[in-house]
Amino acid sequence: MVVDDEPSIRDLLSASLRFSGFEVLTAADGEEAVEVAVRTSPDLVVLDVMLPDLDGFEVARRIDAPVLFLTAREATEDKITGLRVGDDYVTKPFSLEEVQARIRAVLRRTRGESAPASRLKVADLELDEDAREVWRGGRQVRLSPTEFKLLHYFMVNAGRVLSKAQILDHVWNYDFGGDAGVVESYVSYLRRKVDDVEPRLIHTLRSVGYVLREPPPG
Amino acid sequence: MVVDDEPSIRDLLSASLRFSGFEVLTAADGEEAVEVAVRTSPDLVVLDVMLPDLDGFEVARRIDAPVLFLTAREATEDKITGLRVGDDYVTKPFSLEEVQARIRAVLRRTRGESAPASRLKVADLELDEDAREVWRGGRQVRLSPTEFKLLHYFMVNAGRVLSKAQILDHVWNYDFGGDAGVVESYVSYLRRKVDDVEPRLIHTLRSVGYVLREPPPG
DNA sequence: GTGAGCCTTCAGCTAACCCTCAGGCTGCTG
DNA sequence: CAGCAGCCTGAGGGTTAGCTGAAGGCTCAC
Repeated sequence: MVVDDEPSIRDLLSASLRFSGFEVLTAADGEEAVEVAVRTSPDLVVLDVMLPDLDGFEVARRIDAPVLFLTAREATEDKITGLRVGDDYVTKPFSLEEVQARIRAVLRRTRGESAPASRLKVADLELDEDAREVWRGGRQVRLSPTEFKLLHYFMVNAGRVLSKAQILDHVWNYDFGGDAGVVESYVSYLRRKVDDVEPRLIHTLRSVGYVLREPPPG
Repeated sequence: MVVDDEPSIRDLLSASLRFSGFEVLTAADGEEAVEVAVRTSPDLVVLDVMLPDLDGFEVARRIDAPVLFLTAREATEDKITGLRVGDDYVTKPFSLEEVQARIRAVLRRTRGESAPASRLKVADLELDEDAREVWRGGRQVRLSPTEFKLLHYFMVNAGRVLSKAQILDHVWNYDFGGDAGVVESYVSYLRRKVDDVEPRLIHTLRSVGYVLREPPPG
């Protein structure tokens, strides 16, 4: 369930989550959020802290589901004290990668023991979401936050061609004003750090995009 | 079992304990507490001294389980005279680390001989919960109370990445109003005292958090 | 009262990180 | 084969997160 009074944010999130296979309900204010949450018992609520009527923390108190808070970065980061165990928060402006990663982490935690090992693997490239570790051919690699998010996006979509615009929309904050040149830079960084051995996994499709894929056998 | 008339405290504790693997029942007043305790025979009761109906000590007298009392700091310590052998108390506002540590200590005592050695170990770093002692590479290290709680939290969650917000929520009192800067200070203190030799165990993940972990072989 | 240890804040510094840009390379296409 | 658009990557500047030394206030024991 997604709760935010700005339609653009609401749509951005709900579309992105639906595309990833989630069933999504939305609400535009606190009253509606509580009403819908009580009626439908969502697995998780993405909740803006600043709502026109109720405070986000107040809403959280009234519903019985883990919450991922959305909060402005300016709103002194430390004021996030309403967090119950299992909750988490993301600061605006966020990237979709960020939000989805947090959502999956919260769900994994609340679902308890049935937590699947959060490990992605393509050929001899491995990524552990929890530990934030990346391995190529058995050797650990250190990545910066953006590099990590980008590689994660590639690995979740392994075998699928991703345009630079798509990458920008998912990995960078939604208010990013620059051009797609950054993507090229970061792909370059990634190649140097995790794709400097055979077989090459990150491939360029000129004027189309990039794809991370294991070369066919033979 | 958790007994407190304030829902926020009740939820905070029960969520935290459930997350740690305990089965938790709750009660909001003395009558309910006695009723539930008699019916279910909990292993331990976390019990607020100030309840709307019965006095906490009165409740304790009527149930047959060790008790961890919650009491206001103002309530001059001599008021805690109702303690039976095996009981213990924590003053409000508490930290979750504090409460969990006391709970485990009480359970260990009441369970008798089957008491597991309360000793945590990561690489050549060791921490004894009972003795409140810490060793690094065979040499004992003196830690302040907060340093000890922080290190304990790190060691219980060895290998897991902890955000500063998470650390603040668990190690500091729930009413702490300051910002996450303290965490940085204390990590710095800990590093100086217990992580000044190779291999380094406390690692910073920029803009994500910290993790205590043994470096991988090789 | 006094001092020691402890907790917290703060500010200066450093290193890491993010982004831009430009020059050069690649591989299409005419 | 020439030209061009797209892509790669090294260099550099601005920014930020985190580290740590210093200082103030607090509590508690003596």
